[in-house]
Amino acid sequence: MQNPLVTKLEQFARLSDEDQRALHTLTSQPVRRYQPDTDIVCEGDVPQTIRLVLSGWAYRYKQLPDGRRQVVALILPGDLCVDNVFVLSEMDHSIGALNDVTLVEIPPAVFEAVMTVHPRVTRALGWASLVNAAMQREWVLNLGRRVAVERLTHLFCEVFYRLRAIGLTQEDSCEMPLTQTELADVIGMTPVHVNRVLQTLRRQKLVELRGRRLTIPDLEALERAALFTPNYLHLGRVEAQFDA
Amino acid sequence: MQNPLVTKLEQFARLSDEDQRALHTLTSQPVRRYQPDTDIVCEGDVPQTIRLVLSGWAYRYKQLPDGRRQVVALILPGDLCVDNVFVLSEMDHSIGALNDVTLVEIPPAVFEAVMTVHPRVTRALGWASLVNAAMQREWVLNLGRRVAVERLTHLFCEVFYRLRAIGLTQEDSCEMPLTQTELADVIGMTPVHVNRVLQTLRRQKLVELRGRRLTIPDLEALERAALFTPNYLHLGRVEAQFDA
DNA sequence: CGCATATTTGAATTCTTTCAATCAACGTGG
DNA sequence: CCACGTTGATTGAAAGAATTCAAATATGCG
Repeated sequence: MQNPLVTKLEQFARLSDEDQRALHTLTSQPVRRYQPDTDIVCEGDVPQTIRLVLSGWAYRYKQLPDGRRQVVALILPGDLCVDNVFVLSEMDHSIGALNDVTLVEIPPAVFEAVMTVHPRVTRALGWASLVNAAMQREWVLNLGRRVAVERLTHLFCEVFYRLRAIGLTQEDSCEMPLTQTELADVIGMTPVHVNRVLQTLRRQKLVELRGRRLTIPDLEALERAALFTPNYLHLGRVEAQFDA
Repeated sequence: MQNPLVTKLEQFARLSDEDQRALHTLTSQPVRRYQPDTDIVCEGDVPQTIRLVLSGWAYRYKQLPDGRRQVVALILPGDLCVDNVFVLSEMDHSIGALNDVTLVEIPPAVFEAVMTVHPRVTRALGWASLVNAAMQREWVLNLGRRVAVERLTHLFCEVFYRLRAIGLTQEDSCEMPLTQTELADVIGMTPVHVNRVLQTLRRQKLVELRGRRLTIPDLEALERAALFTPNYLHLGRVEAQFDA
């Protein structure tokens, strides 16, 4: 499998061979593995290294004192899961592994070194963090104004687009390791209701979901149901003036 | 009134006189004024200058094709409302003025110049954007897992803390220019329900809200009702090692 | 004073949750 | 290879939270 970070960043800037080699330097830092349902970072921690997910899915989440829990972001291969080390701040949320996660720990100095020598990489990383912010805003819209069916279908669309951008989809399907309970924590609903919504989606042939695999027979139909517009993902925007 | 940007950033790093002078350079760029209910930037625009709010409140919002509308962030004095000019991307949301807004337009070059010469300013700005991301995540939790009363009280707590950090509160009150309809668009509810929740809050003496002014007789009680913890705002974290 | 905007009220409806139980799938040990 | 235990998915009925729609009151501004 190709380096997911390189694949992702090539969406945002055309990277030279040297840029790519530099990124490979990053991803050849010490590797760590996490089991499903394991915390990678906990609220209150002050992480000292940047962490980049190479494979597997992780998620940021926050919890209320009485146990209510909300996933605030999904972290897919090629995503940074800790990038605030430059300000050495206390984590205000936790990060957990959804399935088997492999990540590399990158010392800030190594990271900065790559950025100063490779401006295109820096720019591409800037794009990536801009897209993260945009996704966060879209989630606010999702939770605040979309109804249950739209919420769930929107999530499926977003995940499919993101995975496709890093080459992790098949024609009309992709991995979907979340249980219904976990899906519920992502879209702010109860597991029971997720189940019911899923059934109507299946009946309408909008999605199939079996054995941790999501199949989307008609992506456009799903997008319509979700009121999904991919503009906020800012994909495929490689600018000519940024050529390597 | 003191420069709100300076006040805000001093939360994050101790700024030298020179740093502060540099910030004043930024805020003495050309000023623009906007009327209430006016758009400052629209979805699809590609803004060319950074914009910093000096006075008044603005808000980021997204809309669904059928008109449903969600505020995704409140922009208060001292906040940047456009900071993606370095990647020259299309806006994926709009920004509107809630009341009379004064902002300055800062050319990216001027901005970068200040940052290269004043590392403490750069670091403080990094903090500020980290806090923005944290607030965005907290809003996701708010919309996804808090019930109506908690949502509204949480918003009030957050706004009060933010305003206090820039010196814009009185003892137990602050400005609150949002109509009930606008509040509804912030917390993902209907105006009618906002009204009803407000009435119970008034009855419980948790808040008073009259004439665009919010009074909080007992902040701790309000925080309890909201399940509010200010940790995510990362306020008052000036680190000794960053002294000027 | 009077219009326009904002707030308040009521009743009915809809969506989602809650609670409890059942069913299915899967991996393990006997 | 099958019983068993665990986790995840599904179902039903009832309760609850929030929305909808429509109308009535307030409030503020020119």
